[in-house]
Formats: sequence, C-alpha cells, structure tokens
Amino acid sequence: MLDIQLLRTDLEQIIHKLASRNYQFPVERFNQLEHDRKKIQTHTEALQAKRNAASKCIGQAKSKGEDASEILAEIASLGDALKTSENHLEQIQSELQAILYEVPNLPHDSVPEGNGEEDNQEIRRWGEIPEFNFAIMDHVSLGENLNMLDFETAAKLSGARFSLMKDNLARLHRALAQFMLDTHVQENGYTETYVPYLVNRNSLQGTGQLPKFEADLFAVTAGNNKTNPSEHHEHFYLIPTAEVPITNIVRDEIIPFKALPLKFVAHTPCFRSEAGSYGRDTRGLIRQHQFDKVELVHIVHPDESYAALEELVGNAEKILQKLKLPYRVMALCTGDMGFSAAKTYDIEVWLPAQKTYREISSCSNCEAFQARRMQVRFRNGNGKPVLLHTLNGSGLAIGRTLVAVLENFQNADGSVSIPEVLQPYMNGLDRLRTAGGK
RNA sequence: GGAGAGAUGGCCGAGUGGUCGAAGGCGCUCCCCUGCUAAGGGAGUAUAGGCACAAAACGCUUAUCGAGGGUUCGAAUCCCUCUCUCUCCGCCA
Repeated sequence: MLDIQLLRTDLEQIIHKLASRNYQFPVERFNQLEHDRKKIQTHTEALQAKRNAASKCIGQAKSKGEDASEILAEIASLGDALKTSENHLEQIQSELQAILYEVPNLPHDSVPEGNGEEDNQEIRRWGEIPEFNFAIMDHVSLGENLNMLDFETAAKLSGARFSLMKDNLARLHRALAQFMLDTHVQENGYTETYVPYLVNRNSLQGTGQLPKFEADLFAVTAGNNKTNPSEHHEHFYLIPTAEVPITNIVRDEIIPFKALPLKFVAHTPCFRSEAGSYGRDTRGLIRQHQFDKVELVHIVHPDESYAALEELVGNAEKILQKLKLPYRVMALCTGDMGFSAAKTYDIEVWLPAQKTYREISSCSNCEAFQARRMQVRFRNGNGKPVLLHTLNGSGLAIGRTLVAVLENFQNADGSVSIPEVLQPYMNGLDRLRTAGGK
C-alpha cells in the first residue's frame, strides 16, 4: 500500500511511475473521492464534535440534578444528519481504501524500465553450462525411467499439476530442503521458523495477495460450514508462499530497535491455483499446485533495505554455488515485477533440457509497502513509530532445484549424480540409479 | 463437541451508562536531591486520521478499551454475532 499522503501531494509523479509498470491509476475517480472526502469528513467531524459537547453537558447537568431537556431538544435533530453524513463518509473512505489496496508498489529508481520479461537486465552469471556427449533427457523422463517420479498416479490422487515422488528421489527432495535450511541457519544467520500453512485474510492482505489476487489462492472451509459459510466464520487460505506467514509474524508490532534486523527462514509447501497459466509448463515439476520452498524474510531499518536485498540474493545464490548449479541473476524491469515489490532480482538456474535459464528464486525489497499494510514499525530517535522495510526471497524453490539437479547431473546411463553437499543427507549415496541397477 | 471464565495503554491492573483516552502500580524519559550506588522527590510517557499552515511545532478536531454490528443525547460499561485465550469434561495425531 502506498502512502496516501504521497498521492495527495505528488500525484503526477506517482501516476508516471505506476504507468511504467503498466498500471493505470484511476486519477479521475481518486480526485473526485478525495474532494468529496475532505468535504464530508470535515462536516461529519464537526457534527460529531457538537454531539460530544452536548452529551458532555447533559452528563454534567444530570450529575448536578439539573434538567437537561433543553440541551436534549437542541440536538434532537442532529442524529439523522450525523448518521447520513457518517454513512456517506464511510462509503467514500472504503472506496478510497479499495483503490489504495489495489495499487502496486512504486519501482525503485534503479529498476530498469520495460514492459515484460524481455526487458529484464542480466546482472551476473555464475558457473559453467554443462556439455553432454549423449542425448540428454528432461527431468520427467529421467525421473520416470528411474521409477521415482510418477505423474499418472499423482493425477489419480489429485489431478493435474500434482506430483508423486518415490524412493531416493523423494529423499533427495527432502535432502534439498534440509540442506537449504541448515545453510541459512548455520551460515547465513537466519532464525528458523515453523509456520502455519493455513492463514487468514488479514495475513494475505498484509503481504499484498489480497484483495487483488484471490483467484490465485486456494481457500478452505471447515467441513461443517462449507454449504453456507457465514461471513462471520473465518475461513482459511492455503499459503501461496511462506512469505505470508513469516512476514506477518511482525504484523501490528513495534519492533525494538535493538532486535533489528530480523531474518527468518522457513521450509513450507506452497499452494497456488495457477489460474490463468493453462497450457504453460504443463509437463513436469516446473509449475505445480503444490510445491515446497525455503523462504527467506528480512525485516529491516528503512536505510538498510537495499543492502539487505543484496545480502538476501547472495544467500540464495550461495545455495546454487554449493550445489554447483549454473545460474544468472536478473534485475526485473518495471513491467515484470510483482505487486508488492519495489525492486526484484530473479535467480534463474540453467536447465539443459530446455536449453534455457528458468526462475528458481525471486528476491524482493518491498520497502514499506507491506509494512504499511501490516503496521510494522520501530521507534526512531524521537520515540516516534516509523515503518520498517520488508524483504523476501526464495532460498530456493525446492521442486525446481530438484529439476535442475536431475538435468544438470544426469549421466549417459540414465543415472543422476548427487551433488556432494547433499550426500551427507542421503546416507552417503552418490547416485540415483534404477532399482534394478542397484 | 459440552460447561464455565476472560480479552482494557510497553507490562500489570481498576473501571457495569455521563466531566473516561481511561485510576493506581511497574517500566521508560527528563529534572531535582544525596561523594558513587541504593533509596527519595517532581514532571512527562498510546496509536491512526482530518482541518489549518509554505513546512515543522503548537493548535482545533475525529476515531480507537479483541473484531464487527445494535440500543442511547451519550457505551470500556447494556444487547447481538464472530475471533482468540484460559479451566474442566469428552474426543484426538
């Protein structure tokens, strides 16, 4: 959420910046509402002040045993006018609020301008792209040949965009998560967390998924009220990323200055409806309704957030370096960034079968955009509450990392070498082989 | 699932219709006092908005006592719904 003061004082500039990320700010409507708001709010508050003063007088009169009927008569007509005015004001403010909740963050000045993916800027590359002297397979063929990856059965259990892993591949998947968590906790200074996978609306509103992106989420209701979920009964949403529960840890908190920066990590499944992505990445593990991810979140002083972003990307890169997987870091352009981000780096890993780099991590500085929605603050030198900055990034998406390991470390015989750093998590195993070849 | 008790400021805790944004205490900040320390005395100490202003401070004003709604001239206090916490019973990984 943007600071409404900014919209009031510097609207032109903001409209321009939002346009760079393909967002048309509803200027006319906003100006109209603001104009009305000012008028109605002043009027409403004047009436309220009058009522409050009169009520106070009545109280005083009664406590002295005097007759208050004169004052009562005086404000008798006030009630209806006040009610009308209050209702009108509320209607205007909720419409303003709705606009505000749907406006994306402003891009940082260092973000390259552009319309879409093709305008993203490569920052650096790491690692050697492997060369194969045999016909390579993609991860689906590799996994199915190993008899460790089974999409047909997953479809029986749940449907499209689900997966079933077995045997050492399932274990390798677990090993990746453990390895990532351990690295971030032991070497990168993160606090490990275990968080809920079902969250309420407020949490999703805090990080920016709601109200705008409801269609991307899975919602669940308790069995006994699914036919008629009362508006009062909360229902839950499956988290689309651990960013939601982790970042909301600090919602409505004033963080002691000394505690900053906060750095949290969690390993969770993520659930996404993938509405609107029909036909994209239909094969394999790349795009699933359910996938695991290790997520990193920083809560930092506003002056530190861009340094923190570099640190965060570096922490995620370290995982790929340890796994010896080639990657590149991209600065997303204005048109390709997510809703809450002021600046985003994507890390893309090399996938030999696709002969391309694919996103495996997205690291964003949201500045105060989420903190404002969540009221996450610290006290400055004057003791005044000031919004903090929030950052989040994948460190890394586990399913996609598994894909990268399979494809990059495949051998001519269809086996897959296990990266050294993962072998301790695999009871020393150095290769995935078909069961028959064991 | 059943029975009951609760939710008040940074924390504890009083407050069952009126001068209550809220007693008292703790904590914190500043000042005074005493060689230092301890003790003591005094003052201050919620948040988010709006108006006005070039802007800040000040000022005026509104809202907020778990959340939402209602009754009332007036609600922390009464009524309804929801959420959460605690105790006991039942069930359960």
